Amino acid sequence: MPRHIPIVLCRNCALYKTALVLGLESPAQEALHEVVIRNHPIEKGQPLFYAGDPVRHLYLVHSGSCISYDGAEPRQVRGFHLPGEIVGIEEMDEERYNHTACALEDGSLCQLDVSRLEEALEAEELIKVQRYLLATAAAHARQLQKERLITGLPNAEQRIGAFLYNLGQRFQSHGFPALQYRLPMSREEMASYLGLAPETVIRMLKKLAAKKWVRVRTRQVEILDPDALQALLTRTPPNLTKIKSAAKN
Amino acid sequence: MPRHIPIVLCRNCALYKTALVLGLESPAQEALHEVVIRNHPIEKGQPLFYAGDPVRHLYLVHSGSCISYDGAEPRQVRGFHLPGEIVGIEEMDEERYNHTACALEDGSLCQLDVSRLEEALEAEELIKVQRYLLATAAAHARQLQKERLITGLPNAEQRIGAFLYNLGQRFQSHGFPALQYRLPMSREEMASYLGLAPETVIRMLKKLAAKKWVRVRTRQVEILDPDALQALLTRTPPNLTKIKSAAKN
DNA sequence: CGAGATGTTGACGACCCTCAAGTGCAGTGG
DNA sequence: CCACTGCACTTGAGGGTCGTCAACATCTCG
Repeated sequence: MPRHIPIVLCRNCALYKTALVLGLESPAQEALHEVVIRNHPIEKGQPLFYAGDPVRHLYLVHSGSCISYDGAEPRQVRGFHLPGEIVGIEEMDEERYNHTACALEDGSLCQLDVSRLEEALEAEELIKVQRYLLATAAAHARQLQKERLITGLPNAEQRIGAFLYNLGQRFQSHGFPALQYRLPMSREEMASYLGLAPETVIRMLKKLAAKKWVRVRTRQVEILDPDALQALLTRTPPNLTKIKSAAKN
Repeated sequence: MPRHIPIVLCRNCALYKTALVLGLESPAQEALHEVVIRNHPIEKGQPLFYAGDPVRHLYLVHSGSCISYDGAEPRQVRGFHLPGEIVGIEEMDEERYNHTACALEDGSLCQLDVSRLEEALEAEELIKVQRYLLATAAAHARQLQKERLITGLPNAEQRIGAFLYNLGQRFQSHGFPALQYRLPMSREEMASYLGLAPETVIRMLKKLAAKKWVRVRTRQVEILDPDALQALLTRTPPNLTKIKSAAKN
């Protein structure tokens, strides 16, 4: 019995917005269809692209979710992509991917043709698209920054808790409930992502549940005390050396 | 006795390139001076900006280096900025910083006025600048991705080794030797960044030195076996589940 | 040269990884 | 519909890694 299956409405779809901007500039609406492929279905486990493949499209997750692995082999998990998020935007200006992405569950994607986009930019037509892409890339960098911070927390409980909280925030930013969602990934994938053993992930989930901060039933997550989870991001007392309080001239 | 003091030549300076593009479009060369402040000196420990400050400038590290802390208090280290790197690019489209940056050592910065940049973009003048900013933001995201991977390595030796290797790569990409450099940060700052105890950092440095992979004398680093360090990024044998080898229709 | 910060070392204990066994869930075929 | 099978998930025991604390060494800067 599927409860919440997150699906991004097209009016909330980042690529669709871009496509609209693109489309509005061109004489006919049909141009839109040339640039964006909407609702491209994808099955669980199927690859979007492999490391080494040429960069052809931006992919927006419409429903379902994706995982990306560092390099060609699925050794270490590089990141997760939730509905509403764009896969591969940081590779936009590169020739080839240096990672591999595939679907974690059945779902659908929107594709935007990168070379088309490049042409549009060459033609100096679409300042809006440029600004949009820049803002999206910057936002992506901010999310990565958060992920690095989470991954760098000193103990496993903090990492897991902050990870769950961050996932909720990401769901929320695309219109889904922040405090109740279904984990798209396995314990093993979470573990690989965070640099932990799968057993540790399980034990920490249990520990957080024992504190009544979350409720977890296999993949279903309910966040009971978001503030407590967020507080895990702040390390305990030990401060570093103070910033010199000199006023610049 | 200062050995290598990394200084970015202005022709290698990312902001200067941007400024040149900007300058060329304007009637007089003086416009350049309005947008970019070059060689702004900064003392060790002095802040570039605090969390909550309005975003006014992009800062490029010309010489010396910077550190950034999450939030207002210097609790956890968010990242380091080496000569040739830009501080705050992922905040470019935000109102205010949500982190604090300050100088790790005496040095100098180039500043680029963000509002001026915005005006230039509004005027649809400077496609080149846009493309440059987009490429820079994407490259920054790729670097953050690497940092997340390093930070998420399962044991301390891997994290320290990969961190040293990555620092070398970053130096190299701005024209400095990759295998011989001076650490701009303390052990404690490294530790905070990687989620470790300072003592562990010291012990792992010693361990890497015992393997003849690096030589470390306080802050002076010499990388003896870069391949071995790079290999630390790859986790040991345990692979994850295979990617479904189904061909997309 | 002295004082304070930074770096280093050792002992001990907590945390987390490893290994191995067992449980539950989902998809498949009888 | 239900047993079967495979995989994900869970649990426990034991050992290695890393954090903590305290003492000491070294470096830096005035």
